[in-house]
Amino acid sequence: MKQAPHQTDRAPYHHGDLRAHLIETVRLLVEEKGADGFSISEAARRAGVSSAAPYKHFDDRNEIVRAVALGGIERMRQQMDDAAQAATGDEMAAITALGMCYAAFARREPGVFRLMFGLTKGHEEDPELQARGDACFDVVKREVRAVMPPGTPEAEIERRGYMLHMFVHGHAFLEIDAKHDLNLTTEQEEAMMSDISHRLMR
Amino acid sequence: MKQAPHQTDRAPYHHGDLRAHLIETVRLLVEEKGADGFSISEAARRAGVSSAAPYKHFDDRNEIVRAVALGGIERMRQQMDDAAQAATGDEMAAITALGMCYAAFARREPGVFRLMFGLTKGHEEDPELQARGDACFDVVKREVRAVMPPGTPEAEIERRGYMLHMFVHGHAFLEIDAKHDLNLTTEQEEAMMSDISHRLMR
DNA sequence: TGCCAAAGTAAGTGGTTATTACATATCTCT
DNA sequence: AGAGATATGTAATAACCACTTACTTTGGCA
Repeated sequence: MKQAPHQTDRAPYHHGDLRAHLIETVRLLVEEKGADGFSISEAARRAGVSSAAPYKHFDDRNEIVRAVALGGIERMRQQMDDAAQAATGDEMAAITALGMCYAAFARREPGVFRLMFGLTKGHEEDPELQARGDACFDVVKREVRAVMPPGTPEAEIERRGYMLHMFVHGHAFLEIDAKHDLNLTTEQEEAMMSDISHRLMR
Repeated sequence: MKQAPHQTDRAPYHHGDLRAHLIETVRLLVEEKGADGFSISEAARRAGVSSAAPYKHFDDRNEIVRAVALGGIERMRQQMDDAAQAATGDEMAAITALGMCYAAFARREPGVFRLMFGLTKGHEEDPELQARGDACFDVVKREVRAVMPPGTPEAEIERRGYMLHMFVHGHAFLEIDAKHDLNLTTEQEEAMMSDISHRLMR
């Protein structure tokens, strides 16, 4: 039974963009079951393709996971950049916004967030992961620089940026791992971020 | 007396304390391969027993992993308690010592440290894990209380304790995940901990 | 139009796993 | 020395997986 040339009720043999679709599928699986809790077969099943299909687009399992992590990092960097640009208020507003953005990302995508930082299985020193992570931190440094006195040495910028990263990173993890049950409202969280930012940048 | 009379070169049929030995074996495996990277069979193999033996001591895989996590939490609590007691110096010394202790534990046992916090697979709301974690935080609160003005409300103690936890937790994770390459000496790290503690408790 | 490389499939290969039922070895106590 | 009790082993079940091989379909391009 033949149908119209390019539109049928059957799934087309060629997917169109299986690579991207697989990454998205795996992203969802990572959220559902964690980075070690799913299989490539499962992802293929869910994407509606054969279990061999993924191997036409990725060398092995690690490469798919890596792509998901890279996607997460890039998404986060974009959001941080946007948040910093859009911030208005006192001079520390951009820094507070970065913190909120970071925490919000962790809440929204805890699985990917864990993956982005916990990737340790065959990715030990992936230079691209490192580089994209550094790009995120560049956004932080940019905003720290804007707040510190002109002429502050780079090492000091770095140090202050790290202080900010420490606390916001800890906050994000403690929250997604539910280690404290202080249920902060967004306003309370923002107040805390602002408070701490001031304490650390002073 | 653990040795059977007429067994010479063969391992004794009864292990003595297989349960404890398995927990230790799994702890090492967790350090080597991560909490999801090993199998019970492997642990049994390494402990020199059959793959069924573990099930005589644990209901299932989760229960072993859980035991390892609990052991880690308890070890850390003990070390924190000791460190706080032993601290001498300015009034913030105990708090700084707690931070150093926390970071040192993470460096010494990164696998278990990750496990302690990342346990999310069938342990979602394990009350014992939660309780033992809270016991750690009690140590922190005790030292915060000692530093804050008398009569400080409990909620404020909690808030300050959380601030400390945030930043030290973030530091620990960023370090074991190698997200920054500022190679701090112990002295520098201690200075930073002290600095930040002062900023946060002020 | 016809051909080819890309992208898909089906059917393996060679593992590994958690868990169980049942058998057996050893210890302790009398 | 014999009887439980306890601790372990054997062997099997029933999956599931990563990845490969060899074949098929398809769309785009010469």
